[in-house]
Amino acid sequence: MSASAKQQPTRRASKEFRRRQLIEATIYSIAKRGLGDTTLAHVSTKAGLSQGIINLHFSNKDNLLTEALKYLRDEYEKNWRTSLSKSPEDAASQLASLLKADYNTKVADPKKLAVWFAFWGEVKSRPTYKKICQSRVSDYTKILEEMLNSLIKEGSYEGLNADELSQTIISLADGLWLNMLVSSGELKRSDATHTMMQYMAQIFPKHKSFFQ
Amino acid sequence: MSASAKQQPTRRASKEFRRRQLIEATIYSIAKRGLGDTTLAHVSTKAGLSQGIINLHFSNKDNLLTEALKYLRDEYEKNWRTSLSKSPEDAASQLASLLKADYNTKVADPKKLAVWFAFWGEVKSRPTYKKICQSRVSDYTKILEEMLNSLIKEGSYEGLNADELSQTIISLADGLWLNMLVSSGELKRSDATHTMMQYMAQIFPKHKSFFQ
Amino acid sequence: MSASAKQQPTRRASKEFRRRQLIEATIYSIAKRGLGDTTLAHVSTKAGLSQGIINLHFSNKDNLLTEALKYLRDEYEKNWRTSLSKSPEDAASQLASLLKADYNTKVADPKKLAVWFAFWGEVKSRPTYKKICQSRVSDYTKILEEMLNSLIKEGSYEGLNADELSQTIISLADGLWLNMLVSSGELKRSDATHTMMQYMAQIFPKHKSFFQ
Amino acid sequence: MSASAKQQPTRRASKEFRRRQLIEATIYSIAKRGLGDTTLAHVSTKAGLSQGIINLHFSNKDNLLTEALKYLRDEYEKNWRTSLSKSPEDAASQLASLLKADYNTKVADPKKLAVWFAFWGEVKSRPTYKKICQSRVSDYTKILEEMLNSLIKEGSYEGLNADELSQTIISLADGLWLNMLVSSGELKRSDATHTMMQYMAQIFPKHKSFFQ
DNA sequence: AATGAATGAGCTTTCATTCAT
DNA sequence: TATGAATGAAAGCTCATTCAT
Repeated sequence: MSASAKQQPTRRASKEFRRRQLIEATIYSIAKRGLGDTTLAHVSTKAGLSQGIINLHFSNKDNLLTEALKYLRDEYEKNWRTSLSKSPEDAASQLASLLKADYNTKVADPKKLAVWFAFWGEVKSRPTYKKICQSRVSDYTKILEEMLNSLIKEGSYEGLNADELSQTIISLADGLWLNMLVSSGELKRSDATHTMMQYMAQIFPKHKSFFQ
Repeated sequence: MSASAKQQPTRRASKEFRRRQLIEATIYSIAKRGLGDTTLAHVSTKAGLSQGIINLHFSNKDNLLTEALKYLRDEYEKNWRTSLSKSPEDAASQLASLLKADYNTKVADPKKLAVWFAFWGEVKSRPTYKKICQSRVSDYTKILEEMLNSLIKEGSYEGLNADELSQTIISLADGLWLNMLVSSGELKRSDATHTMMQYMAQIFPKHKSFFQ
Repeated sequence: MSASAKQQPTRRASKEFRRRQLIEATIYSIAKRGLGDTTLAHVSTKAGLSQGIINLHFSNKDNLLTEALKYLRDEYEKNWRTSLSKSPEDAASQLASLLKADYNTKVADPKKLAVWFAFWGEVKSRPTYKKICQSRVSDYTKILEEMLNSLIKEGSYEGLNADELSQTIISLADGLWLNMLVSSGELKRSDATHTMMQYMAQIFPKHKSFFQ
Repeated sequence: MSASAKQQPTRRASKEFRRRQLIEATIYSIAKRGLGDTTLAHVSTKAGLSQGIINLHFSNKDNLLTEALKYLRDEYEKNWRTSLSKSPEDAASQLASLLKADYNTKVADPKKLAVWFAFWGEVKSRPTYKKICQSRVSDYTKILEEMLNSLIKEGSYEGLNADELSQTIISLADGLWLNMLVSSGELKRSDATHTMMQYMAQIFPKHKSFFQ
């Protein structure tokens, strides 16, 4: 998240470049100080730019924060889609890839987790944040359910309901994120992955070997 | 959370009564507006008291927030302890009671959840909050592990590790809370309980009947 | 307009006292610097108070300015009503008093004139200011017309229309104010009074003696 | 005041053309938003040009405003001079023409009036504006006085003083402008003209027929 | 113990001005 | 001659905190 790239000349950078630069500085600051203590001065200073720059590119602070959240959501989605595309096409492998993706360095970065939780903390009072947070998992959930259905069929698992299962899996995944954040490093990415895989192995014993 | 109890005389209330009154107004405001937009004016107005009252009873805002978080943690603990004391003494029943307690109206109240997440969002940048959040589950985790060990022994479950299991259970529980918060009411307390019980039934098939 | 009265203790003054104090400091500053260059810092400093004081008493700058304008309007009205009450009750004397009142020190003060013009300059783009400026003369006009009618009847003046006359008189009065403001002291209060009285004497030759 | 004339190529327009274009956009904006809320961005946008253009052609904002005021003053003078040149050469006709000129569409345009008053509002605190506003009427006053003298002589009017009269007339004219601005359209150009002519007819009864 | 007027540091936002292109 | 991204001083406003009452 080297929110800098100061090699670029200070004047005259592309609009897209500046926005990204500022969003990354924002994420950095939220992770460091929290949402409430993040000021525009922090962000612009971190980006090595002037006070007024944020208004120039995002109109106001609120908009900056919203765009930062969207950026995180898009990054999250890109991450699991990339993981899927690199994995074998059988349902079990795809499932394992999808679930493991949550603990990639890119998204399970302590800074990023801190930012997710910062926004989740405001979800109740900010409908805009809520929508974006919901949209983070909507596609993910759909795909997850499809895969679960395939695997249930393929393995002839009885008594398993893909809907309920996906609820459990997604909650477990979020809970693991939370514990990675709160446990001060005791719960590592590898532990979280292990916990999730273990759970899957229990549910789908015939495909145990895929979940490790 | 009727942050009032205005039957009490406004002047000359006991120290303890005032503190509780202000803490409840704080929780109300955080749930309504979020942590960042909660001002002392909001809190004191909600409590029907004057501007300066909070500095009088809590010295400063930070302290008020910390005390509110502790209040929530204590309430959380009291809730599951009460649940346990009312449940049969066998390991399975106790486990079920313990886990179901998380979805009692008292603690799984949307307002309370919002407040928990508001504080979790600041955990990364506020060590004080982090400690309190950790302390919320430390006793709970201990007891949970004991019970899991009992049940594993009792049911002669092989290949189950109480440590790992408690990690999974606690993460799942937290994740269910998050989803109750974010899903705008689609995931209800009963659904969350159901998901958790279903999970336990899968892990402990011989005690299925206890988890429903 | 000694916007001070610093003999009052800085803390704990009556709400009404503070508002008046701030309004007077506002008028002082507008006269000195103009509307556009008047900042809240100027006003609060002039009043010998702190930055935040204006928000405390007027919520925002706009409101302060509006209240200052209303204050000026009320003062204007009080001035001519007082003049009338002190004058003989015959129509001609009353008319003369009414018209002369515009050039009393209280309202024809260069500072006050400057403020009136400052607000008139914004009338086109600020409906609120427009309304207040209109209301300044509405009662005045009514009374003026009544008196003109009385005098026309009393003196059996033919070919005079009170409506048209009042329009002319009010315009002339405003124009004299403008010229007092713009002419850098060449047109004095006494000159303006003289011009107005001269005009009245021309219109009402039989009552010449009343208008001097 | 179509502050555009976009038929001209945007780049490489003559210096004079750009200045005029920007001045007209300035007048438009002051009329719309007032002096205080007019920003260089408003002006350049209205002119369909870029941010920096004004500093290029006028060095700074202050200079732009001053030039806009001078533009208005020159336009004002050109207007009455043109009127005079088109009128019969006798004193009474010339006088009538001069006075009526103030209510031509070109100068008594609501937008233009708004701008005049915007500047008058700053006269007290801006000597530069004051000078320009004074210069608007200096030639006008001279000519007016000459004509009044001619007419007084020609009609053998006794007891009339051209100096005093011109003061009254100019004040009345300005006051009529103010009332056109403030009265929200109730006082129209034709009414103002009528009032002024009526006044002249009263003063110069032997030349009544010229003033209508 | 309680009030609430007052403070002032700190925040977001605006905008005239600069300057590389 | 013209652009528009960037600047940064200055503004309005918020709000935790103080303190006379």
